[in-house]
Amino acid sequence: MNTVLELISEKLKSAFTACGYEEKYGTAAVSNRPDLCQYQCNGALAAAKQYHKAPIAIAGEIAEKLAGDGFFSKVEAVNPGFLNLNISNKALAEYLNQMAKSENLGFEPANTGKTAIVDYGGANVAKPLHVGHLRPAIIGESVKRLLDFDGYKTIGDAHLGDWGTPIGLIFTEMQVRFPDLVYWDENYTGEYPKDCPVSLKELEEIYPFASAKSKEDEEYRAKARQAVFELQNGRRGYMALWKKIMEISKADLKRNYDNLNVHFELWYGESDADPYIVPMIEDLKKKGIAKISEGALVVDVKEESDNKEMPPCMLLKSDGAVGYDSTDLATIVQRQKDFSPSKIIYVVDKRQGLHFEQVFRAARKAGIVGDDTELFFLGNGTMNGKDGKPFKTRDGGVMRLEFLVRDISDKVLEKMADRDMEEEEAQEISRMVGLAALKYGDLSNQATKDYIFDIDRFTSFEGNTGPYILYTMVRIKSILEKLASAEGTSIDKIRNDVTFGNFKMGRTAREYGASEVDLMLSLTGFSESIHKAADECAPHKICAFVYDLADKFNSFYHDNKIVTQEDVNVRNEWVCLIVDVLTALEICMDLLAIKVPDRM
RNA sequence: GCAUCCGUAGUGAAGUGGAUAUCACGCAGCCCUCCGAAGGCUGUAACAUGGGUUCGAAUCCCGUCGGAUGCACCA
Repeated sequence: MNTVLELISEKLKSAFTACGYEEKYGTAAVSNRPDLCQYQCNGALAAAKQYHKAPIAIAGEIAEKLAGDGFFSKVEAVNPGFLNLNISNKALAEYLNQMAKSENLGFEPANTGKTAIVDYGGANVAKPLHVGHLRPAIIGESVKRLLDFDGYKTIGDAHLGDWGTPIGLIFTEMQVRFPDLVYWDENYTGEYPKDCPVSLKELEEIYPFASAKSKEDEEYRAKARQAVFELQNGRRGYMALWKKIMEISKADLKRNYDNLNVHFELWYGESDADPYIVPMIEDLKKKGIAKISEGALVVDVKEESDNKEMPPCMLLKSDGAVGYDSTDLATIVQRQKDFSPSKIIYVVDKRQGLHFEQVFRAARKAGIVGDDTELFFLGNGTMNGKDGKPFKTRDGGVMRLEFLVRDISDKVLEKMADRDMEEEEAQEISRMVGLAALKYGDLSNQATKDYIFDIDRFTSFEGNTGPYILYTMVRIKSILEKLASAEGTSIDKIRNDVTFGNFKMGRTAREYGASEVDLMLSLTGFSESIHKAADECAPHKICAFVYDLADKFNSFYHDNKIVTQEDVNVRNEWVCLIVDVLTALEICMDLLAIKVPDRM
């Protein structure tokens, strides 16, 4: 189903063509002066130069051409050459009726048949999720859902950090603390124990301890490097222990991501790319792309046009070990082989921008990806505290993600104290609302920008926040519930009546109120907003749409008494409208991976 | 030192060449005998700075001043 803008643009294009101008000037946009008109076209301004005519003269011709079209209720040429357009209530109502009976309110996926991989985990084994993982997780999940909705076959990959130095550090420290474990014995050939020798809790203490120690102890650091080297070369005991640690870590990470409503199709890690590294390096050597520099094997990725320094992409470090350049490169090899995606999106901290640019360039240079695969780095900014610096706990440590979620849920629960609700239900709802506050607060900012996390503002429930959106939705449900019980029917039945056209808009001849028209117009922007957000991987555009729609609904709600409206035809028109508003909000909140309660 | 990104009301954010720069918080007020006041309405205040390109610049280019980040063997 065409969007309203497309419909208007079509009409404009044929008008421009009919008047002897290029059709490219006939593009409609939502008005940025809602007090003057609903839609506008600035094509006459742009065309003026080419045709040596005053813009207002061109706009006048177009306006005259469109004047008889019943689709519009107003067509005006305004100085210096704007075309101001309003669409008629009839056309608007018809359009909304079309939306109501179409699947997904008439949204048409634009990318069916293509595959996209979204890499947005990046959590490390043996380390709990912390606030730094929040943004990639929720932005990535939303981007994935957006692309999926827009037709892509999508694959989310957790891409765990399971293969590098941290593991070496953990092994080294474990060797100090538990020297008797069979895993260290190179001569051991028997079965290894079923259970992991350390608990997750211990691991979470061991890693930071070892990491700190390695920074001042050269010998310790060397030991860790050696351990990584041996693990990567398949030392039996190390492999067995590594697997055990992986198991308990993954289970914990999965639980944490599940709690955030973030789900991955693949739980691959850096280790899964390992088998591809050696053949890849051989291939690059053969092609003459890899060369030795300062003892390391690298791919030079400088380009003529660079005016910045561009360090080479490092395949092998000078000690022969594999670094994360080659891991990420080999991961691309693997993904090409398994999925041949048309798009790979990396939702990773923006500070890794240079690294990924190196990897992308190397991948292109080596022919690992062709022109039909887009590599896209969606670098996310950091979540900062009120001081503008990366968010910390009160004592300056890194805050665990589950504690952050707990804090925000508790805050919500406090505010729900005056709600008449069972304790258990209140708990559950406060969690949903808290998560919505957190996610919406994050997603409503541009992904690439840093933002300030302010728990009081996010949970304030006023203005452009997650809870405000949820509140609006709950309100609509509540109205539908009232209507349903008054007529002895159910919400589902009412929604079906709308979908199957038993209720329709535009049946009554009446003047629509201003807030009603505003709400209708806002709703027509549904498909447009989602396409834009998907194309640009920009969930904040969904938030902007959702807020606008919720805001318009609340104004409409304030002006009109729906339940007590006596004219049944008018009431049914309104029911149509709010059912579709609810549907649009539900779809959008799902695209943001935010769950919505039935009441709050 | 070099490079990249960023600078919009007191605060936090939209706005990638078009009209009077949008929204939220805050602040000052107003609106519940009426479908959920976690709501609605009114007011307040901003494009860092200096040039340039353009009929037209918050937006594109250059300089200056601020801020964040990154500059091969940790990922």
